[in-house]
Order: sequence, then structure tokens, then C-alpha cells
Amino acid sequence: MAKTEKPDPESSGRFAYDGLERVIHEKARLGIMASLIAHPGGLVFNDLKDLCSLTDGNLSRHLQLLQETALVEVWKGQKKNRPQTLVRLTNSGRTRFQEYIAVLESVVADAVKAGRVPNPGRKELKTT
Amino acid sequence: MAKTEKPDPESSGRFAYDGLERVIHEKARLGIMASLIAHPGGLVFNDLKDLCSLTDGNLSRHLQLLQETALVEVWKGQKKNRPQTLVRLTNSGRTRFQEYIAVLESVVADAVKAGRVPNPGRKELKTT
DNA sequence: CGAATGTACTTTGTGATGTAAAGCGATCAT
DNA sequence: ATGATCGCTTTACATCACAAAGTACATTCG
Repeated sequence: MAKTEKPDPESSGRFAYDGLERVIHEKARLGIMASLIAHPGGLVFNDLKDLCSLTDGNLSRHLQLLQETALVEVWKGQKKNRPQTLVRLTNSGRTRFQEYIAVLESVVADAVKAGRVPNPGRKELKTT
Repeated sequence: MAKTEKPDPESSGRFAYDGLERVIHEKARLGIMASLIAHPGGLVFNDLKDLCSLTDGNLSRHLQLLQETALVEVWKGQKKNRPQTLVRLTNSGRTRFQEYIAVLESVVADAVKAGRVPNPGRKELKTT
């Protein structure tokens, strides 16, 4: 059977990447999400801050947003008489992140495929 | 000076993903770059618009930025007495995009690895 | 001929948001 | 007690993505 794995490379919206959810796609939050999926038990504020090289205010703000969109859950606790904030992925957060990652994989696939082929189906174009 | 390549999943900045160049990382522009690397001969304004599902103004603005940062080059021409804009990746644009993609691959790798392992070295934490 | 329509973009305005700086409350050291 | 430190939050600003309106040229219609 003639396989049509990449059916129509010219189809409308082919490179729109709709699945790239804005909340997750942002660099800083992408790092946060990646950190958290790598640490199923959760991470405390300062560890997260270091892992993602973020400032306090920055992390705080992003966590707020991730919380509002139900991607992460935040637990306030104490450690040695100091406040301690624990952050974990929610279940839906994990799912949505994995969906996002699936789209990222397709982006990478597109780019790698294209990058390897030197001259695939080049169009004639007059560039006066 | 044994330099640990990545045996330490806890190293500072491990999930900072510095290589995610902001200009490229934006969803719309990521689509544009992907479209362009898949079309080495370049694409005209309207094709690009369709492929990325962008509005005119939107695309125009993003192209401006991509041009300013030397990621793409823009050629003004005519087709049937109509203006026609051709967009192509510059050489450095291609290179920088591929570098960006390499980082994306590591993001995906991190996420996939973490997502597959059900319970890797879970930490004990009291979540009062 | 001149108005109207259509194409191919550009420019402008604005609301959202990422980031740095300052603030705040609690604890610890002296 | 008071100054320093920790662990965040809040605020203020500057940037930027997006949509709507605008520009320029060409073709069509009356």
C-alpha cells in the first residue's frame, strides 16, 4: 500500500501547531513543568528556582498562573520553622504536559526531516 | 575535574533551557521557521499565511522581527502585476533554528524519560 | 473616465504578560 | 533588641502578540 505518512506537506495549517498550549509553551514554565515531571514527589520553591534558574518573583508569578490553570498544585508547609512551598503536577497537568510534548515531538520531527534533506521538491521561483 | 555530563539530575539550571531563543520559541514564529526549513526554496507570503494559519497583520509583524534578527530574508517581487513577497531562511537562520531544535529535543527527551518511569527515586515528603 | 472592488501587505492601538525591583512577615544571630 | 536573612508576594514597567484599520496598486464595472 502506498503509504501517505506525510499526506500533504502543503496542507493549510500544516505548521500551525495548535496543540502548543500557551501556558506551557513559555520558556520558564516549560522548564518548571519539565522539572516537575522529572520529580513526581514534587519540588520545593527553592529547588525549583535553582533548577530553572529563575528569580523568586519570577517563579512565584509563573506558579500562580500554573496553579490557576490547574497544571500544578501548591502546598504550604513548614520546615525548621520556615515556610516551605511544595509544588507538584496535578494529574491533568501531567496529561496536558504530555500532550504538549507530543506536539513538540512533531515539531522536532518536521525540522529534523527537513534539515536532513538537502533539496526536497524545490519549487521554481523567480526572484527578480 | 571529572565533569559530570548529566548524571546529576539535580544540578542547578538543569531545566533552564537557555538555548530556547526567544525569537524562535514563540508559537507563530516556530511555525514559520518550521515551514521555511521544509521549503528551502522559500515561501510566498500567502502560502506561509495558510501553512501557519496566521492573519496578514500577524504574519507581517512576525516576519519583521525575524528579519531584524537575521533569521529570514525577504524578497519583494511581482507576479502577474501583483506584489509578491518571498521569504527564505538565511544560512544563520537555518543554523540557529537547528540549534534551537536540538534543545527542543532535549526537552522532549527529559519529558519522555520522566513520563515513562512510574516512580523513579521518589522522595518522601509530608504533605500535611 | 471614474467609482468600486479586490489583492497584498503595513501600520497602529491595546490588552496581556514576562521580568526586575521593592515589599513583607517571620525567624535567627549577636 | 535590632539588624540580617530567609522565603516568598506584590507592584511597576517595558515588551510583545494580536486584531483592526489603513495604504497602495491593479483590475473590473457602469
